[in-house]
Amino acid sequence: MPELPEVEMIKRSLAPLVGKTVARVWFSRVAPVETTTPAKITRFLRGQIITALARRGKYLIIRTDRPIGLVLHLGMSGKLSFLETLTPQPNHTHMEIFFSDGSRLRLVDPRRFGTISLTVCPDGSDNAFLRKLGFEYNDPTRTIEDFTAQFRRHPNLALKAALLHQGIIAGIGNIYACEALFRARLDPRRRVGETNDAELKRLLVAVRKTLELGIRWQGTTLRDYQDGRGTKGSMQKHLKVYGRANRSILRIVQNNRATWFHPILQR
DNA sequence: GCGATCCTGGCC
DNA sequence: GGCCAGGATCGC
Repeated sequence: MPELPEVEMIKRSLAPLVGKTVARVWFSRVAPVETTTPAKITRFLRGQIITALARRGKYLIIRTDRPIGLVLHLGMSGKLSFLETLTPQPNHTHMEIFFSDGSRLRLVDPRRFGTISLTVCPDGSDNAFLRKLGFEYNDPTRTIEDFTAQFRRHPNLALKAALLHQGIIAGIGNIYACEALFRARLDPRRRVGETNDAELKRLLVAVRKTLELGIRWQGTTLRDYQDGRGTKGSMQKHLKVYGRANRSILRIVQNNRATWFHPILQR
């Protein structure tokens, strides 16, 4: 469910965690823990102080002073909640981190497409998921040419599929891919190899603007997205094509994902 | 590169 | 009952 802007909002909403001490960690029997085990995560985190929250693509990283980090991906249905009062545990709760002051962080993920993993080095390069990610959309150390070269490595990918490929630019999902292509006035079916440099640059500029808009409007709440303190987004009011099939906006399916676009304006 | 697949819930 | 969903991986 959450794409980059939503994960960014979740990260910001969880700032109150910084400085808290982990007292205890609980996992459900089917928690989507990858590459490690719930027992190891518990052992690593217990007694640690949360020092920072970071985001890489759609991954949220909760750092401690060790420098161990908990790496969370929310998949299609994951939701994090920072709780200061006792509330009953909803169905499909898979992890709860209890802090020494009685507050806690709860992860609920009905479909379990998300992942819980660890990183034990400062740059996250030891984590198999983080290692695969491409550029951060606003990385100031990368030039337009760097981004273009990333796209050019996949000449046969349709532009829509290229945007969804996390190894090129990290963090774009189905909503923002459709919106960015509309903003760039490019047909999602066009292949990277049939696209010139000026068009790829246009696409990158559109991606940046679209993600920034998503953050400015605090994310897209179509059904149930909320940040860590329960705040919903309002970017859904500003979507131009996603979910808006009508006489001029077409819905097609690419790589098993729906794509909405305006075939007259996007070429 | 593409389609099937992992999973649950909501809606028609 | 069937279809759809904000994601990513796996096998061909």
